[in-house]
Amino acid sequence: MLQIYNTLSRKKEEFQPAKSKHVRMYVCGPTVYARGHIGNFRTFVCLDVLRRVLRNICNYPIKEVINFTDVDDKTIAGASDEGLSLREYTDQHIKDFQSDWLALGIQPVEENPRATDNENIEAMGNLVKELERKGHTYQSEGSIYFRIATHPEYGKLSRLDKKGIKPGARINVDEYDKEDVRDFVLWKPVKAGEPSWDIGFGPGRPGWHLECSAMALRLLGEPPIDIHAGGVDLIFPHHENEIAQSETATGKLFSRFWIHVEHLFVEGKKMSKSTGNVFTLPEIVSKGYRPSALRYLLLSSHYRKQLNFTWSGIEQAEESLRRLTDFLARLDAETSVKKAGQSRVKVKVENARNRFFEALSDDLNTAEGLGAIFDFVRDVNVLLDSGPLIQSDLVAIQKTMDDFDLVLGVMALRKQEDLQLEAPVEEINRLIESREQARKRRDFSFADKIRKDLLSRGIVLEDIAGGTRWKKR
RNA sequence: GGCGCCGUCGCCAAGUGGUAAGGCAGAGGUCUGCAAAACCUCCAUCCCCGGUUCAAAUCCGGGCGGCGCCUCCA
Repeated sequence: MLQIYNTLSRKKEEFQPAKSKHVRMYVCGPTVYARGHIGNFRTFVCLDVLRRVLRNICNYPIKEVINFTDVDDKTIAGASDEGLSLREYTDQHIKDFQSDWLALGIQPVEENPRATDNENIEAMGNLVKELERKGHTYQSEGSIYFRIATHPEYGKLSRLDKKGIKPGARINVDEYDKEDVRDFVLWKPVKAGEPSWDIGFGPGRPGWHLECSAMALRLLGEPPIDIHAGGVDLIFPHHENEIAQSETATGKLFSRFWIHVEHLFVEGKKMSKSTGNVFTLPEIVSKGYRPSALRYLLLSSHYRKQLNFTWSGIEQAEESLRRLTDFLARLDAETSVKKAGQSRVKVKVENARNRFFEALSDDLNTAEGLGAIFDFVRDVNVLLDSGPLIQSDLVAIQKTMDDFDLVLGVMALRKQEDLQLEAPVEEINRLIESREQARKRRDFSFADKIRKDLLSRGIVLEDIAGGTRWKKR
């Protein structure tokens, strides 16, 4: 049974889907105005683990939506700067996001709607009309606002009340005409030269919060949905406002669980362009680190704790992950198995599985889960050192590691990366063979030269009992 | 000013009342042509001060230090 922290109650709660065939989950996706940064990916990797836990540990079918926000000030400005249409401009960035997601082993989800898709714009229009009909809106200077005074529950997620507003807090100049500072715009009037849609209020474009409510309600069906998630920064105002507009429009609870992933910092500081510490995946890769190492790093601490990205940290992640994949390679290479006999791993397998699955089921405790895996790895290495295993034990061990990775998605990712070699396999095997000859005639300097040459091409040779094995560095 | 989080070994990081998981790095050793991998051994009493308790890293109070949200942001 999954226990998960719900921002709404500020407590860990037992999760079960509402009466529905699927877990219905909505994740606030990126605004597509730039290449995604590693902070974005922390959120998406952690929520990918949540998805995998729901599927592979809890065995729930899932319908998950991650949207792309493809219209806002930044995307409009970016498109205009590059002389592209909004669609062309955002297309590029969506493609980049998808490619980074893939590289990080983030599983595709059922729906990736774009705010500006016709059916979504239309759904937004209907939502605004419904809010208007129920008296939750007002117009001012061409914009349609949500009047939070009509929603007494406003603030239940972020727990910010009116008194909490910072004295002297800046109020946007173009929003001075609001009745209450916290009122938010549902629909903005078109500005000259900017893209617009007409959904019955004159040409304009949606406010930021509107799209997510509309898409979630359209794609996931009757509220409440089960889970709504995103980065912590979205709690206020985005999610608070989504709740306000969705719940007043439908008269029903919007989402049962609200799950938020803490921020990633870089070298102790919040990422910001002016500090120059915003990193993208290609930048990480260009420094010689793998996407799998980043994924590992992101999983090595709890999703509700701030995580400080450092180069030493990703180095450590590389090394830790290497230990795991070395172990998998050792299992694959294990040839001296016994046909039958007593199981030597049954208890160890059971203990490791229980500890891992309990950890992940307890609010996604990936760090504890990794601890369970490393203990298991050591135990099995000891057994392997002490003599051959029986076939069924070997299979059980491999199955266990596979099951762990179904949730973490990091070892398979690294194996996949290992397939991209700087030297063809045939050549590696040929060089190993000629090195073997050299070793037999005790020409160790030649043998070492081959190993050194391959190392410079990213291939590590290790001599083991009965031969030589290689791996990618 | 309001709300909230965090402080565990050189680094990363679990543990939230029962006497400190795990990883990286480091030291020594076994194995080995060498190297690597693997294994073994070593490596912390939990920011400080009080309190509660038979028992606290874990609960309470007070400090000190770091951070977040209240404004676009994953």
